[in-house]
Amino acid sequence: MYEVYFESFKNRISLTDEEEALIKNHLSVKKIRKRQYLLQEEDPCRHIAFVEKGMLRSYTVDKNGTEHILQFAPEGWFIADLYSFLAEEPSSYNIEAVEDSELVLISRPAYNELLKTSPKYLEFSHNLVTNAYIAMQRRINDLHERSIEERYADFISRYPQIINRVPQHMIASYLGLTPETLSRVRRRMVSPG
Amino acid sequence: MYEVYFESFKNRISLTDEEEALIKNHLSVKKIRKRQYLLQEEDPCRHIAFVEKGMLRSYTVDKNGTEHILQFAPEGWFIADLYSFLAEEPSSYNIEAVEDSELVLISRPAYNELLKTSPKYLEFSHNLVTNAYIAMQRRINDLHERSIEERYADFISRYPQIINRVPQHMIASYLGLTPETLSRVRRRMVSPG
DNA sequence: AACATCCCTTGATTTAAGTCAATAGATTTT
DNA sequence: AAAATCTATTGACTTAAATCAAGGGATGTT
Repeated sequence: MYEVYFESFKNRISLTDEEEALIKNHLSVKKIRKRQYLLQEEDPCRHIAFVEKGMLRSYTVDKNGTEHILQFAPEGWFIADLYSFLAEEPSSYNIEAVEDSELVLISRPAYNELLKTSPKYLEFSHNLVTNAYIAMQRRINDLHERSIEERYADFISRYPQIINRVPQHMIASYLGLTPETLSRVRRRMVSPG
Repeated sequence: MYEVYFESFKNRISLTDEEEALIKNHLSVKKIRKRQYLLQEEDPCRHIAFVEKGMLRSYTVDKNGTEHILQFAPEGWFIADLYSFLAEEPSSYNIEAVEDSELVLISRPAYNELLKTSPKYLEFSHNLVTNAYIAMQRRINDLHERSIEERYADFISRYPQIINRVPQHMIASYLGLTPETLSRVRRRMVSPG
């Protein structure tokens, strides 16, 4: 427990043992089974989750009942509805385990306290969210200007650790396609012509 | 100069006069004419710009020569290619003034120094980028699950200060549509039937 | 004032992706 | 082992948006 979390932390920001102990005091641990919810739409998001092991996904369900996946979070990634977490509003999406998973959680009170008391944690959080912002912006640009072939090829090369662990229709949903369309795109790609 | 910047700052984080003076020392000011570039693709992004007055936009140009607008930044907003700024890599998009504008700039050395020396600035930056991240995530979800009518209606209600200041084809580009399609969507919306 | 450029709209047509439906292979559950 | 559910593929068809093309109104420039 906490191994992956602090490895990821120290890769960005150095930590003394005291600092690490302080931070660890504000965290907790949770195991979660495949298909189990960490967060359901309309519930307030009470934790930011870091994935030590396994994989989670966040998604919305539109009025037709179709799911739209916002994010996959494999080992070493964070996942939460940050808006709900910070504003204490009902969440607008669901977070669910795609595999049996082990999580490191931080609650909002612990988060706020750490931001105040631990400059290193503030730095770490700043670093994380900046990277997440950059990734999101790139994704919007991809949605705007790249063909679905390109987007799928990119996904494969960027996230090889995800592609073989989730069903294909979830990749389609992440990319904003129907499963049928992704299936046809794949056929077009293997036998070009 | 700096009025809008520090108003925005103090709305989030309190500042003593000394803290404000320290931060101001790390900033500079720039005026820029309509259609002038602040940043061109392939150049490294050397500043984060805060818009005091006027409006900027960031966009990419695809292989067909079509522009795709990533962001509008009217008064009170920030704009930069953060990836390029932080990684010192060539920028992958352009930033240009949509109107004559006044900017407050921070360079990367000044930014890094302020993050180290001014806890308030780190807090401010953390706050800003967190909000920007939340907004980006919402936008991806909109691209996935909402119709173009809804997206356009949303844009109007969310950004009334932008809608009447930029040509319609730029709104189309921001929303990921052709100008023709947006024109037809508008017609459908005014006379429903 | 004349010219050029930019901007928006509209029509006709093409194209890409979605929808609906069926099937078959995997995997999970009982 | 059988039943049920989930998953991926494929075909036929529909639909929504892009593309191509033209025209007219604004706006800006010399």
